[in-house]
Amino acid sequence: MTPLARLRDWFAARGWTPLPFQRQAWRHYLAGESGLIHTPTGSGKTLAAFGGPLLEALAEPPVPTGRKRNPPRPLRVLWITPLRALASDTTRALTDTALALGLPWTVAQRTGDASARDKRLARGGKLDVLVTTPESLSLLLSYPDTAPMFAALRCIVVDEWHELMGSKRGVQTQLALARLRRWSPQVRPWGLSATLGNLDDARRALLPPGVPPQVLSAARPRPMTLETLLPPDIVRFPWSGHLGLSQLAGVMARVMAVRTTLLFTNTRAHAELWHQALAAVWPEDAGTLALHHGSLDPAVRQQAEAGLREATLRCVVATSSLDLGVDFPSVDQVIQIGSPKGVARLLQRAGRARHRPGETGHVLCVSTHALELAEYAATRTAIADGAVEVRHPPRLPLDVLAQHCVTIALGGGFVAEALFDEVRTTGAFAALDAATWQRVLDFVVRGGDALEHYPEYRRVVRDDDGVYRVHDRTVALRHRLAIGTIASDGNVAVKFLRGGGLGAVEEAFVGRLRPGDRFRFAGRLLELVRLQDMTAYVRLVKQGDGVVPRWMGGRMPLSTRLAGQVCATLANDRTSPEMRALQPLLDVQARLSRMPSPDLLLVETVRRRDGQHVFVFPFAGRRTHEGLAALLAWRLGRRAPNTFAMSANDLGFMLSPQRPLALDADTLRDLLTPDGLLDDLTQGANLGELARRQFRGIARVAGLLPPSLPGRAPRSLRQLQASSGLLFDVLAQHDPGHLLLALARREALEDDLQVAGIEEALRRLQVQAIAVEQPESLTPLAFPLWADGMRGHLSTEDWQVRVRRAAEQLERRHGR
DNA sequence: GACCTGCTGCGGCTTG
Repeated sequence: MTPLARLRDWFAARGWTPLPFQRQAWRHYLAGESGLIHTPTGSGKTLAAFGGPLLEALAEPPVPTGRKRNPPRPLRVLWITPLRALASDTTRALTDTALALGLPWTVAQRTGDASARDKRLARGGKLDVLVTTPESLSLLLSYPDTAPMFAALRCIVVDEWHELMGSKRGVQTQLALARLRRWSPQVRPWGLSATLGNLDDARRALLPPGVPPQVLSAARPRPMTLETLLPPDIVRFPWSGHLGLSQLAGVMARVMAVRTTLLFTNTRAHAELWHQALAAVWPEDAGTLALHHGSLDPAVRQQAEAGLREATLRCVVATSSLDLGVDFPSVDQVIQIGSPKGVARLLQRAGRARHRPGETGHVLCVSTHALELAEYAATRTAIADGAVEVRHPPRLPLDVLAQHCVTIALGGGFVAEALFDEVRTTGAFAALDAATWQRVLDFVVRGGDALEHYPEYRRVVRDDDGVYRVHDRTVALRHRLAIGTIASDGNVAVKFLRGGGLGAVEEAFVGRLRPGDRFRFAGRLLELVRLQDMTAYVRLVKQGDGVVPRWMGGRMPLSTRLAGQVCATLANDRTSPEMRALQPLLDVQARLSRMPSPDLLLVETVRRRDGQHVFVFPFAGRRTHEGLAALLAWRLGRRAPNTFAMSANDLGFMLSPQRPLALDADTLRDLLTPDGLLDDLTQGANLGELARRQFRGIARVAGLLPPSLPGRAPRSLRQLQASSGLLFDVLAQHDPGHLLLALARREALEDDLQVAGIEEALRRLQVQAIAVEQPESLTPLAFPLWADGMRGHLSTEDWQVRVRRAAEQLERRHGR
């Protein structure tokens, strides 16, 4: 029987037939080609990538058995995943598949939580397939005995490449792949990705230049429907807010209508609050409701995951921590609370439900304030148009390159010219020039000009034979402790007195609590007993109330694509259920002011007792609006001295000048010119401070900050900030041209401020008409911005009172 | 009783 016939038989035994894209992938692999496969999750991409190596092995003559029981053999397949949980799952699946086809393969997993057996196997070279993460792969590269093990590697699969490609983890992966290509030139890398707006970039970042690689896709995307839970009384529905508990009754009815629900919120605090609210009205055994987010202890999370897999849970409230990972076929329904933020993100979440062949994906969206309805309508349109967001692969992140150089110096050493050529085969460092490369080498060898007197920064030595190596054992240990690009510091572990961890909260949050104070965390009411060594010891409390921690995480702006679509939806969509429900509110907007549209920039200036407020609605996403607000304030202040309060959301921004000003369309167009953008932004947005903040992560990746030692109390955030701030100042003073300072400034400009987005928005504003309206009171579009702005100045109580009063006033005035 | 913005991800430790 031919290998292909055997593989087909294996499919047939499961009631499947190979899909066209799977057969294509096998064919290209066997022809010696590389490629990128993009499909919705759960559509058989694992087998598309694994089938090639299987067929290849089946075609080989059988290994004579009986002599040596476990002869050393070369590794065939390296499988890289971004998640440990996926690594275990994949290891199981690959083992079973190989076994069922009669291939006596050893498949092992090499991740931080891998068993001792697997770690031994991975170092010992008696494996056929190795499943690992980018970090663990880098660690392998730091050991000199790894190279022989990879010498005959044939296939590399990078799973969930869309998750990795936009981050420094992706760059770390690119560098490792370049090394593996050098060791085994015959290797064929394959990437697996969800749908992306820029597949070509994804391919270029992953696959070597030269041979044109294959880009394959599953023929049919999984159909998906988006439904909105319309508020029963739109007239009474809040104009601002983010939590949405007013919809609790409706959500509860939907949760009870099916067997299992995944309820997504956008933040960890909201997950805790929704869990608490559902628990208060939960009619069943409390054990059938669970909570899942990134600050919970792994054991607590695994419990929820197991409950989903075994279908013993009715509902799990989760954040993005459940976006990715092991599939849960038993989930019947996905609910999204609040803004979807992006098309890719909502598709990913919706895909978690009814994850069974042939079934349509579905998501129920629950709005937390009125205008979110427009976001849902816009998202539905964007999904239909296939307008999925792009992810930009980082370019020239020299901190990652410096780390990689030390890793390779540890793992047997390198010759400078050869490594230079090697790293330039990656997408991230294709544009690396010789001078910069020399400075990176200089940095790892002597720390550069400012740090050369500190021995701990002299990590790599150029030996007499011209090879760069690490000789110092302390440097080696410290480096292996610090491998990776993810920085997460300053968290306080939450533990019961008798052991048993619940998770982690931020230092600043526990810092405000005194022993005896109560707070809600991990779905429980807790009392702080004492705080010691970055650990908060707690005990369970039965009754009462407590504050919910807030974590300062990412700020999740609406994707630019979606923000633009929201504007078009507001202007044109009169038929979707969401927009029909929103109509009364839009009528108020049109009566008080006017509706924005893609061709028209709407500006509103309002005088209230609390002063003048200027609202601008470019619909460019929150991050861009923050930059635009800073820019406009800076330029206005230059014309006439003034002080501004600012706030921004996904639809627009607000400036509240201390001295009232008069604005007309022409003045605004002048002020919103792209000319001189960089200079004005540098001063207006205080780029120096942003770069200083950005520097902490860079310093960690580049190996300038001492790693915290396992088993010891982690360093506090203050300590870390102090040492990275000190380094920043030392470099700025003694070595102002240092490559890591330049990187910090560039990242602050590109990632923090998103200067490209600002520039694009400004260019668009130049050709848009500008309408300056002077409504007599806050409009529905302006209200959330005003409410947000107030919150910065006032205590929560004052803020609530003011918001309520303002809302009542509006109701009276517009007869809502 | 109403009100709460701020995501995710990995790794090191060992020589009985």
